Amino acid sequence: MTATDPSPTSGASRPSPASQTLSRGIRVLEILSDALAPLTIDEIAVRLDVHRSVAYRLVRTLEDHGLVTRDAAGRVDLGARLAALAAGVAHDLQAEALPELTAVANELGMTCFIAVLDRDECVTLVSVEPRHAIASVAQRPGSRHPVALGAPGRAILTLVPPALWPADADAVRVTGAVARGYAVSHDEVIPSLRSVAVPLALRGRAAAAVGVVYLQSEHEPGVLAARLTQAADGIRASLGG
Amino acid sequence: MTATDPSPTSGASRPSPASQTLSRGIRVLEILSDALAPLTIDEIAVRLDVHRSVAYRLVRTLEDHGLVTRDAAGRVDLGARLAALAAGVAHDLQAEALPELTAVANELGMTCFIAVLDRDECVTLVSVEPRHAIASVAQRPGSRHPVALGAPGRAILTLVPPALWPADADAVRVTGAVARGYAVSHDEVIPSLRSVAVPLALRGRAAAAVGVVYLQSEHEPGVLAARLTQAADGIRASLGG
DNA sequence: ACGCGATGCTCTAATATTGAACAGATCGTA
DNA sequence: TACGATCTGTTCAATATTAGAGCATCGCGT
Repeated sequence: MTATDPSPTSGASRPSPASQTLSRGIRVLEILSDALAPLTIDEIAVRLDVHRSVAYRLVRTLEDHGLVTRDAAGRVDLGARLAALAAGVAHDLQAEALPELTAVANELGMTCFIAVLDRDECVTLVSVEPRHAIASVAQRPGSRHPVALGAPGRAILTLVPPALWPADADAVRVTGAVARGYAVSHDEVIPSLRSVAVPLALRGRAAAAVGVVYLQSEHEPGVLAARLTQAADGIRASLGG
Repeated sequence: MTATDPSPTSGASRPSPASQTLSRGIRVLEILSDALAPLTIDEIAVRLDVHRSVAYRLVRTLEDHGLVTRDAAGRVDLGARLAALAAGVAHDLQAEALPELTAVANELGMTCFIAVLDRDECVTLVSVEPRHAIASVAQRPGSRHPVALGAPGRAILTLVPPALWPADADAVRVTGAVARGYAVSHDEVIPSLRSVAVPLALRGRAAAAVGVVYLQSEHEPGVLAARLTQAADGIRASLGG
């Protein structure tokens, strides 16, 4: 082997009995997700820094499970079953939250969503868009950005001990969000977009937040936050958390 | 090893140089997706029919990549990053289709979605719900069912050579859909729900369909199909496929 | 208190994986 | 047309990786 794989993601140095083959297979998925276009096996092998036959076997295995597909030219792309797998992520939360999110989205005319903490990132899990969605492309399920940025990120951080806040977090603003019970943002993650979010703490689950994004509104942020808190309470009640 | 892993999914017997470790790791994800609640490592080991220490290492590796998370009690569940990975599935198709789907959903007041062929299943990739969504829970992204069932499934099959149709496909109805250019269903996948779908053929990509689901409508199916065809044409034009 | 069941980790034998080399297929160009 | 370049897909021996047993530890309920 040319070089042993470093800690896959960027993590600390744990005693980590990690499986090399599995790790490489997952990295294939990550590479494909980052790439805009389908990749050839050779390209995958290069980016993975492994021999082609290794990449070939990994791809074949992923294909067997439907996680990647291959077009007529042999190019590799992510498969639809990956989306099916992802539907199982916190699917009780998704199921219980959906009606609440829909209600908020329709009442306020804004995109309403749930984001959860994933290491140092904030990833959108479910989102519901209202009728006249302008910023449709934003806040789609699966989108992620550093948790230090934006209202939902700071709302999530209010659930995390300050000692664990990332270095680039604005401690003053997060502290303010803790006091107020909600967080606001403007022009942070997405240009000229505003957002309001409240924390959503669920028992035995990663820190989460429910929020809305909008261009402008006749409502004060506090009013939006009150509605969101109500939705969060409803979700929490449904899950008994 | 007690027994060599059989063909992972159920596939034909290919020369299959498959990676055992990667296959098992993926099966962990599948098991977690099927399970409603978080699982302990022991439970995973049993369902996987491997030694505990194997499951342990697999889980540890998946955790390193953020694909699974562990709560305080050590229970394993799917991680949010899986949702982020899935966002990359056909994400150019998702991006281009979203405005079209939104337009149709709002015009017709129905849930509008795109489904793609995945082996013998039909999986929903993106869906947009209208304002007064009643059957919100249905047709969420990631949901799947046999391709032989329902309007979107038959619409997809019109793009597939008859020789490849699954045994349980209703050849007469699919043939009818080919002639008409769209497929309809009622009470098939979801009780008392109707659906209309048209095929969406994209160059070098899996067969797909764009459709709507509804309880009842003042429009004839043909009218709905015409609107869907227009949307499909728009999507096809955007992707140059 | 005690046992039960879970996690976390170490160790060696066994084996699954690695990587090179080869055979075909396909495409574009001289 | 023939050539070269670039892929895919397969085989095989050497070895790095993994499999599985065993043990220490922690938390919890009877």
